[in-house]
Amino acid sequence: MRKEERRSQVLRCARKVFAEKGYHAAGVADIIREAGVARGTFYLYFESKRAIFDELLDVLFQELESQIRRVDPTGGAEDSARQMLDNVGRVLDTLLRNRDLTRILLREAVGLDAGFDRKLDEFYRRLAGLIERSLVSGREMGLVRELDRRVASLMILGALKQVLDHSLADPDSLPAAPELAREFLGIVLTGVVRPGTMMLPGEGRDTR
Amino acid sequence: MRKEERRSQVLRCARKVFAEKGYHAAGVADIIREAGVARGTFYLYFESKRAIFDELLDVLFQELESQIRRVDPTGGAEDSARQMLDNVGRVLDTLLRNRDLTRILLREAVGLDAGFDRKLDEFYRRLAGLIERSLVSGREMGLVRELDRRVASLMILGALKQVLDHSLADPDSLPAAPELAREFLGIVLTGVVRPGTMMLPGEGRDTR
Amino acid sequence: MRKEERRSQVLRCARKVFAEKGYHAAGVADIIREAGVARGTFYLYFESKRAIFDELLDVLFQELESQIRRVDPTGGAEDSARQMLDNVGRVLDTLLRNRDLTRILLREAVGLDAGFDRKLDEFYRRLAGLIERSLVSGREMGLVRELDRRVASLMILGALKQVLDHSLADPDSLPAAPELAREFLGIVLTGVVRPGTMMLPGEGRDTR
Amino acid sequence: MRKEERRSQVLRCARKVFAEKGYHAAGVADIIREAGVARGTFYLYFESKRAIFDELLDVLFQELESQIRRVDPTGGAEDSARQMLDNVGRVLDTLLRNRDLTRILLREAVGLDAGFDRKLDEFYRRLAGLIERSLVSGREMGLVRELDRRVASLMILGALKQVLDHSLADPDSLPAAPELAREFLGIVLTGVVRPGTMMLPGEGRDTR
DNA sequence: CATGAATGAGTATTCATTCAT
DNA sequence: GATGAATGAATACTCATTCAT
Repeated sequence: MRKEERRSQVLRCARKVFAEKGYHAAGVADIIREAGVARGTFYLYFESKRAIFDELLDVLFQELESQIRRVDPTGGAEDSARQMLDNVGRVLDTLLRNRDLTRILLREAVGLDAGFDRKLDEFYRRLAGLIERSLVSGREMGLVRELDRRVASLMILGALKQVLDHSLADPDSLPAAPELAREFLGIVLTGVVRPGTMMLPGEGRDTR
Repeated sequence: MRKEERRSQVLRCARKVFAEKGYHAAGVADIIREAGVARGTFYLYFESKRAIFDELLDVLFQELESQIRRVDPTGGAEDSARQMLDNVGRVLDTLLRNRDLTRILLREAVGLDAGFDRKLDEFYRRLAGLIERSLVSGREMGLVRELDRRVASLMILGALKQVLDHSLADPDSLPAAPELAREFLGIVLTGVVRPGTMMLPGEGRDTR
Repeated sequence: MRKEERRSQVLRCARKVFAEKGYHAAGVADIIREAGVARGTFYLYFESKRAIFDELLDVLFQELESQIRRVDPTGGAEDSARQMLDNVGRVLDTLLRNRDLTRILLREAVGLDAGFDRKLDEFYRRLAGLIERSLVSGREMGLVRELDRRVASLMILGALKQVLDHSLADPDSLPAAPELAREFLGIVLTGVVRPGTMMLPGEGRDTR
Repeated sequence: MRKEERRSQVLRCARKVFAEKGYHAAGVADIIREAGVARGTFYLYFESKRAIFDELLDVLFQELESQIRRVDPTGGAEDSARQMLDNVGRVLDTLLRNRDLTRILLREAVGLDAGFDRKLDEFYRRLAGLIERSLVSGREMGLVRELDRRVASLMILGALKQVLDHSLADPDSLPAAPELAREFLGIVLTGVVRPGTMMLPGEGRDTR
């Protein structure tokens, strides 16, 4: 087996093991058993348990970010909506199909230590940044209303994470990917209230 | 020192330590050093490291849930909005003031093991349930539009969590609690687009 | 409760606890729970866990040795036999009635440490000495044949211990005390073979 | 060093350590110091301190039982006696030469906990069973008189144990192995009294 | 390239004993 | 006399990492 194959095979096995047992509970022993290699071999390819998890995260981040396209708002409202729907759909689809990946991102990589936290923060910051830029574009096109873009983008990101996280414990209580994407985006775009019925106290009717 | 005082003192110190170092990195040694008691004293009050963390979670869950009041929608749209705003405001305020608490809930208690995961899932399920019941009430009052309540409640919960989580790494990039609560609720209620400008592909204009 | 009463009550409880759990598995906590006194009270009456067990052994040794009378062989063969039978019967009876006592002597006090071992050795040495002196008397009366009195007395002692020890695990497989005493003594006195049928190789028929 | 060598080396050292300090007083630290290996190495070969002691007992039981041959009584009285003498001689010789082994069996393995007690009981039950079967054979050949075989076999076993146990504290007070075996067997076979001199009260002269 | 035996720092937990009230 | 909260020394076991073969 060539060097690269062996390497990625071990990485793949580590991904499975980390998803199943979590970073701390998973031992190097679990990974090498799964991969069918000797202990020493593991350290031939990876510096440490920490390092392989780190690399795993990088791969997962790439996989996910590759699913996202910048929204081009110049095609008008309907086209923009379609692009966003495609984005949300692709991301949901990828993650709902890969429970390992979802689990690692949302559960197992959380709160490990300062280093991992920073890495994860960074990743989510990038995602929030993508969302925020879409909001800015939309604002410029007059599609998005006046709001705190930072807060809004975090909210959208968090909403997505929670829906996915829920699917880990109870996947059947949610609609399937395409329908779920529509529902999700609908709520993001227009909120939960019937138009014109509710307003926050002390706020003028604002439709800017 | 009386038994109950000592107990809650140790519990308080454990909270601080767990928030600072995380469950795994924190040792019983850290907790007793912080509390200024001997090793044996710790085990006089708590069965194990796991047990004290478990109890800590229970306390935090209670603290948080005690901040939330059922929304009574019979007072009309404006009053309902104010109640929700109060809820969001109180929760945000509590959590933004107590970074320890926030950190433990959102980071350190995540992905520890099956038992803790179940406990945390349960907690979030309860919160989502509270939100969902508010949506149902609102729907009955004609304030909330037709939508998948399950998905919507998860999204609202997730949005809240993400905003809070962000504040852990970068608290100054967000508005202060009352303003943040307004912004948050505004986006939940009416979404991000200017009314009437955007619609999902293949969807009739729905204002039910 | 008077000092002495309290003391002997705790000692009695310790006896029960040590018999049930063994020296190491039994904790001071078990003893004070059984006795219904506080931790500090225990140390008011006894120096340490070791000390109370030590004292317990002394008491047990006395109890047992008080059951044994020197055999007076001047009354002839039949009377001597009766005296021995009485002795064996009393000892068996006492120990079969007091499983706690038997258990502590034969199991829980064995192999604890050099100090206890010495004490126990000493006790058995005394018992073997009693037996040996009876053999000497019997020899002088012409009742006992030529043999190594040291070896014989150890064997008789060991035989007794094993019968008792067996009764701890499986009391019903042995005859009751008086019958058992007869059987025991019969074998000690005349061995297991039919007279005149068997001889050790290279040994003349010795009826001295 | 090969796996099996290392394993048996550690086992051998453990045997020495347990004999010297007893199960409780001996720490894993003592064993690995004696063996000159690291802590982890110990656990590479044995599950726990308890497990290695357990295995040690099994080995000792086998070693001892391998010294015992079924007595074949068809060769007549003299031959049977010789076989028994060989058995007793071999067992005594093995145990007197291996004080570690004797000490562990008779002292350190006693009263540890229910599990070990059961194991030890089982072993002695097997030994008593062997003796009992010899008595039955002897009875069938007309060599052994009427008696309670259960009691007699326990007595013989116990006599042997006590003689050995005595040798732990005071080895020089007893004859050497071959002479000791003769003496022992002589007393077992024909008891301590001169034939025809003594009888238990209420018992007819029984020479069946 | 690959192996797997060896390492040893790290940690949760127990329990006999003390002493202030 | 009596209490029971507090103590801290002692110890079995884990697991990431190394390195001789």
